[in-house]
Amino acid sequence: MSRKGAQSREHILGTSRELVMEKGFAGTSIDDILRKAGVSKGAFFHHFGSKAELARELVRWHAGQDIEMFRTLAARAEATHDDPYDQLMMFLQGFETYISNPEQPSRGCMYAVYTYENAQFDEQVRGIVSEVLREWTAIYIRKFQEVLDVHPPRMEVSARQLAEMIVSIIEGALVLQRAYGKTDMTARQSRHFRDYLALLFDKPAQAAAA
Amino acid sequence: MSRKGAQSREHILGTSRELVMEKGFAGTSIDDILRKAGVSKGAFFHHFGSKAELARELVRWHAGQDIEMFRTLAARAEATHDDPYDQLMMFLQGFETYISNPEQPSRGCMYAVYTYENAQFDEQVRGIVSEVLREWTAIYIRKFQEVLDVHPPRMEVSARQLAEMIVSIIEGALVLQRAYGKTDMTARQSRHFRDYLALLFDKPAQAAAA
DNA sequence: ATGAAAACAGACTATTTGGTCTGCATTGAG
DNA sequence: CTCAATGCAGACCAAATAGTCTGTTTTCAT
Repeated sequence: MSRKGAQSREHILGTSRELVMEKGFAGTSIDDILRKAGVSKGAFFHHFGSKAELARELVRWHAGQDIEMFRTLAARAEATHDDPYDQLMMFLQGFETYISNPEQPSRGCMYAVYTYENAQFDEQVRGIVSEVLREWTAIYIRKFQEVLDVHPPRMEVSARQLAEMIVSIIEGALVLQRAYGKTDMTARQSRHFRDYLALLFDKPAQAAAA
Repeated sequence: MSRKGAQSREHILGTSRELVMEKGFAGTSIDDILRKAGVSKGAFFHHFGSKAELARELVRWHAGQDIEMFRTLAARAEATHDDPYDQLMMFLQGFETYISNPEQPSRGCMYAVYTYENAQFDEQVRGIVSEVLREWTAIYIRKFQEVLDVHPPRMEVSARQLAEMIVSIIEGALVLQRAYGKTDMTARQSRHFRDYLALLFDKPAQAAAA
């Protein structure tokens, strides 16, 4: 693939991303994409064999992005703190900063879009989506287990419960954020969850982060 | 409207409900509805002037259902207990029973579908959706305020924070429930939230409900 | 019973949709 | 520079889509 070819492909992919997040997958026609991206039908079908392939590439792109974000935040947290509780807290704070980026306020979660439109997609795409969500949960489970191994909680609770709760909260907050245009909903919910953790593990509330 | 007319209208509305929840609004064609409902195009457009009107009627139907559910559960809880904390707990338990109905496991929240597809809808429909979500939150805020007025929490927390948290959790859990086919995700998350409340308000954990 | 209004059936239409195909332009390795 | 591979433009197509219209059947108050 030539330099310009790759560039053009990225451009189409980026435009599609925005449109799909804005109008949903079924609600976004290929002509919509062509219009907004300013490219021809020939260009589109040169880079993507079909709309289904676009769906696959889109979800792969997001999966890649998110894994990278997770890894970066996790690495930073683990480099800064030894205690898994502190690591987790710092990780969540990092997420809050990331999701609150005022440059491009998040309009929702692409996996939620794909989940509610899953009838549109083939088994492969559905697999990637649930795989990513499972992976997120799994990462949290491991980390919470580390925390539980060191800090006795004030009530009986499993690592899985806590992991599924934070993932649910984030997903739900993104729905509400979009539903009534409150761009800080997700970060606020994450912060509240951290307060819950502080209470659960009997830690003093930390100074409020940025 | 004749008896059979109303009946037929309900039938179309019910079928549309299922299809939209299954495939999204943009992903559901009128022909899909006609096929599944076994009615003719003439019948459909006799009852609904357009697809947009169907969208309006659908969201109105859901709003009506949910308000009724909320009122019923709230009334029962308030009739059983005097303490707002106990009322809230019973309300949430009632919700868990409702959402866990094994007859028709919930495939998600229609408002989330509408939220992520909001570009498809007119201002009126978008208004109803955010109105319902706001109303839910408002009801919870009032109830949490009552609780906070009586029971001192173990950490500083506002009624709004708690209200938005439970709504987020439910919305998010419904996404996860659908994403990986775990039909009990929502009820479990609600239960975990109740445990959090028990910890927050320093109440003994109640015997696990059904 | 009857007649007008409501309920429906389904052919038809204009537009949009995802996708193909042919031919021209650009790129970059040799 | 050359030329084959890549990148791209846009006319074209068949199917699907939302919606219309005309005519027939059903309903129900009188």
